[in-house]
Amino acid sequence: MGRSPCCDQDAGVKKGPWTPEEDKLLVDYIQKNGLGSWRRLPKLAGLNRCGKSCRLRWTNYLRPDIKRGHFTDEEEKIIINHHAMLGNKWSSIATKLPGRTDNEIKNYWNTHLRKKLLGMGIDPVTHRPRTDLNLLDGFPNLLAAAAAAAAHNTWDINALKLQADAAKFQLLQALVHALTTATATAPSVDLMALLAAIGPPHPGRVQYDGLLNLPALTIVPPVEPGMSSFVGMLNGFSTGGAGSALATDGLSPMQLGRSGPSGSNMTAAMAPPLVVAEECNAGCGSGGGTTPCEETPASSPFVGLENLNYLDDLNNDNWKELLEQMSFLNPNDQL
DNA sequence: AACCGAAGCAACCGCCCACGA
DNA sequence: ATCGTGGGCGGTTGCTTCGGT
Repeated sequence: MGRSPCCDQDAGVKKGPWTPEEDKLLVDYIQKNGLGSWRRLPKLAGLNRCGKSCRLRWTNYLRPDIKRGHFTDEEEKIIINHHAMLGNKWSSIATKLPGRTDNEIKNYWNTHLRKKLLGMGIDPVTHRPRTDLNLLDGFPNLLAAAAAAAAHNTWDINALKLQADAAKFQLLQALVHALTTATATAPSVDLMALLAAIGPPHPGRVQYDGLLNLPALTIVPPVEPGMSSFVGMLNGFSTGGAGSALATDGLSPMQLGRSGPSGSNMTAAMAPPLVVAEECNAGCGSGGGTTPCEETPASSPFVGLENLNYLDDLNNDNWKELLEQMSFLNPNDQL
C-alpha cells in the first residue's frame, strides 16, 4: 500500500496562505468543470499548488455552502453532545452541522469548547467531571455558575448541575477520607450534624448520614493517583445498598457510571460520567467501538436529565457550609 | 509606542482506508 | 492477492491578531 506520492514530492509547488487570485482560479475551475480529480486539478486550473492543498482550500473555505462566523449555542450543544459520543470524529460531527467543516469544528473545539468544559470542571476527553480535589476549590463558583445558568436558562445548565453533583460526590469522598484518616483533625460535631442535614433520609435522596457508619466502609488502595476508593460507598451506590447505609436515589444512573450490578466499575463510580456514550441503536454496529456512528443518536445524552431535581440541591446552603467546615482538610491533601 | 505572550485559526503533514487495475 | 492512487481524516504547525504591560 504505502503512502501516496503527494504534493510533498512535487518540487516547487507553492505552500502557505492562499491569495485571492489563487482562490479565484480554483473557484472558477470548479464552477466550470465540477469536482473531479484533485491531483489533476491544479495543472488544469493553472494553479501551482498540490491537489491536496486545493481540496482542503475548497472544502474548508471556498465551498459555497460554508457557513462562517460564530457558533451558536445550539451548535455548541450539538458539538459537545456528539463529541461525547464520537470522540474526535470531527467529520462525523460536521455532518450534524450543515455548513460547518470538520476543520472549523476541530479548531473551535480546541480553542473554545475544550477550555469551556475545563472551566466547568469537565474533562473534555472523557466528558466526565475532573476527579482532582482542586475541583473543590471551585465548588462555590460552580454553584454560582449553575444558579446563574438556571436563571438565564442557558443550555449548559444540565452539565453544570451534574458537575455540581459530581463535586458533591467528591466532597463526600473527601469528607470520608478525612474522617478516616488519622492525619486529619477530628471533625467537629457541627460537621457531623451538617452531613446529616445535607441529605435528609427521604425518597430521592442519598442518605448521607450513612456515611457516619464508617466501619462498614472498606478502604481500598487508590485506583489511580490522587483517588481513593470506597467499596462500601461504591456498593451502596450501585447495588441499591443491601447491607449498606447508603441509598442510590440521590445520584442519577449516569452519575453512577452505569456500573454493572456488582458495582465493579470502580473508576466510573468514583468519577461519575457527565455524559455517557450511548450505544448506537441505529444498527450501525458502532457504539463503544472505534467506528463512529453515522446515525443521528436517538437521544441526546442530556435528554431526560432535565427532569431531575438538582436545583434544590444547588440552592442548599448546607453544602456551602460544609465546604467551610471542610477547612480542616489540607487543601494540598489529594485523595 | 513598543514589546511580548496568549489565543485563534488557516493550512499543512502524514497516516490510513477504499477502490480499481 | 497485490499494488498504486485518490481521498479522508486527525493531529500539528506556524502565522496573525489581540490584549496586557
